Amino acid sequence: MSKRGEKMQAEVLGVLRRHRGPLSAYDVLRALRGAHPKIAPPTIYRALSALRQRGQVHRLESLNAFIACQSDQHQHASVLSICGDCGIVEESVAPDLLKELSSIVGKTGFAPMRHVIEVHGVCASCGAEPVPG
Amino acid sequence: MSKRGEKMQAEVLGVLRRHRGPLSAYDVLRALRGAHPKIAPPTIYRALSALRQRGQVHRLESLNAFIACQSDQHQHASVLSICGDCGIVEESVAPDLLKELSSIVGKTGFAPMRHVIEVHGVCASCGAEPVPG
DNA sequence: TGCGTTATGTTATACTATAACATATAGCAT
DNA sequence: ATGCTATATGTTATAGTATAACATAACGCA
Repeated sequence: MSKRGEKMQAEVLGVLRRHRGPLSAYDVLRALRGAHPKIAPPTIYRALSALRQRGQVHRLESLNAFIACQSDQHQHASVLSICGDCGIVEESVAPDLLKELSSIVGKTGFAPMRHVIEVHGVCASCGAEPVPG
Repeated sequence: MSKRGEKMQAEVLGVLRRHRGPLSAYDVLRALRGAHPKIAPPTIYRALSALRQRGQVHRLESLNAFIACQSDQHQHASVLSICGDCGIVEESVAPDLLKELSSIVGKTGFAPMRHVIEVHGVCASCGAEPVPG
């Protein structure tokens, strides 16, 4: 509908894509202060909200942070692995796991609508090298 | 070690147990203002932190809220189903799911340490009855 | 050009969480 | 009992996250 809306969303998505790790909404805000000196939190949150609805951005619930979708080809929920050392987030799609999860919570009659699956740990490269010092 | 610490933790746990749904840290704070007029956020967060380490309290990452552990018999991660209508949270233990999840993220060499699994949806009783009005 | 829709600007505020340091209490050894 | 140590809490301040509410401006279209 609105070109302005899409433009702001594209800029927010651009900021997120330029980073390997998650950014807070306020990180994004600061990144856009150069181009938009008067930008305020609601604008950021609105853009993030639209991007999330389209599956282009994920919110890391356990970090209060956001990251660009890496597979760009799914509306389905993904598994997000968060390295506690370097902060990098890996995204995995696991339809079977989602089905199993739905069946588990469905046992009590619960009807799932949104899945949040986040795993904190240590990524391959951080686990391989011993801590420096 | 300290009896005072355990007492505060017991009080916080008591507040959480008296509620069927999740409470924010500040909800707990308000609930304890009667008994402890001068209580402040750090005390609540410290007690919650200790309780979480013992597995007696879970944090709902997607709600920034806390709930008493319902199965009282596990240190292992659990699946938390959150009803968007009534707010009630159900807890399920699913070792097989955790194993599968670990294996999925492990494919890239990721070593999992903490699992966050939350499902938003509608519980059986809320789904059964049509919306009032 | 004027209308309706929608996004943004703007201001204010609510909510969540922790840092930093002072104080007080408990447990313990002497 | 006294003093030491460790730890929890009190206290103050502040950082960080998020949204409400309303005014304004831009767009798409008749």
